[in-house]
Amino acid sequence: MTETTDLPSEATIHAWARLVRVSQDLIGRVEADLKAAGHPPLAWYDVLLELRRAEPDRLRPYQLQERLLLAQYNMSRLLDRMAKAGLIQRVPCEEDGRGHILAITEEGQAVRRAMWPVYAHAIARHFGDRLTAGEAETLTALLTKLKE
Amino acid sequence: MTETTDLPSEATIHAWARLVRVSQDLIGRVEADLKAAGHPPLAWYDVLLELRRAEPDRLRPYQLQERLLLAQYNMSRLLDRMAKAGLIQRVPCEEDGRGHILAITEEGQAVRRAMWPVYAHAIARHFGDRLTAGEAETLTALLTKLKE
DNA sequence: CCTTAGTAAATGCAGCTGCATCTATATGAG
DNA sequence: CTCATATAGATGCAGCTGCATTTACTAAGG
Repeated sequence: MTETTDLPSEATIHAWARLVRVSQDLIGRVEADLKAAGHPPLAWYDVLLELRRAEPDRLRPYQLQERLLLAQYNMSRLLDRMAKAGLIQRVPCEEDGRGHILAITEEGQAVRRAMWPVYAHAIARHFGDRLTAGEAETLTALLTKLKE
Repeated sequence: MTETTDLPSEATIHAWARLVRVSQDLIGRVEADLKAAGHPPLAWYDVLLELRRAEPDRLRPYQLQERLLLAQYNMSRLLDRMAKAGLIQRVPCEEDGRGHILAITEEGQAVRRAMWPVYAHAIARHFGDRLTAGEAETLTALLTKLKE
């Protein structure tokens, strides 16, 4: 029986360690900027944006899960909170009695629009301003390779 | 009054979105591999490794916080759990009556050694195998620029 | 000394996440 | 039609995280 535990190279280990630390640090900084401006967390923005992008079609919770890579129970509760906050609505689904269709409310639209300038500025400040345009593209390409 | 809300470019926004999604996805996969092998979470490994690296010197909780970018209360509780599991010990600090010095136990060493092959293989499988050596270095360089 | 300010670490509480399970509906085989 | 299986989504419970505050000690100025 052959051991196929291909261990990672030093270069790989360094890259991995950097990826973990830097991405968590940057996400934390951006989240902090949103919070400091009185806005909800990033995940809420992601939901609002996906729902907006899907228009005029509407999404169901499981579609949102797939797109945002969130666990089912996690999405269920996130939608609970957003519904309680009045940003979305769950409408019973005609074709499938088990499910719902998600709709952004006017207030949800307003929150999304209000969040974007803060989010955009945070992305620029903590991330974009530290890379040239070419570097950003290189990074995107590398991360895309990692996406499988 | 001049608006200086330098908005991020399209390339920057794409890179940011990829970074957030891909890093969270990869970390999740690696964590899942550790858990599937019956090991503790990544953060535990980070602590054990930092303590090991510091030898023969020993670290105090606040030094670990700085190195691992964890919040103070978060570190305090992580150390609680690890102490309860018998992997580390908190020894009262001679020079500073407020603090403690952290020591890995034999079992902590054993756990760290047992975790590494699983962790290494997960890094290779989900991350390293998808990049050439040159790409890993390029990625490290880009992430280093983001580190400020 | 004593007082004041600062730092190391712990903790109560509320909200979030993971896991397992549960409910309700859909779908497909016989 | 009926039963088995699969899928959409919710939920109880335990553990983790964030926030604010507390406890214990150090340090520095009068």
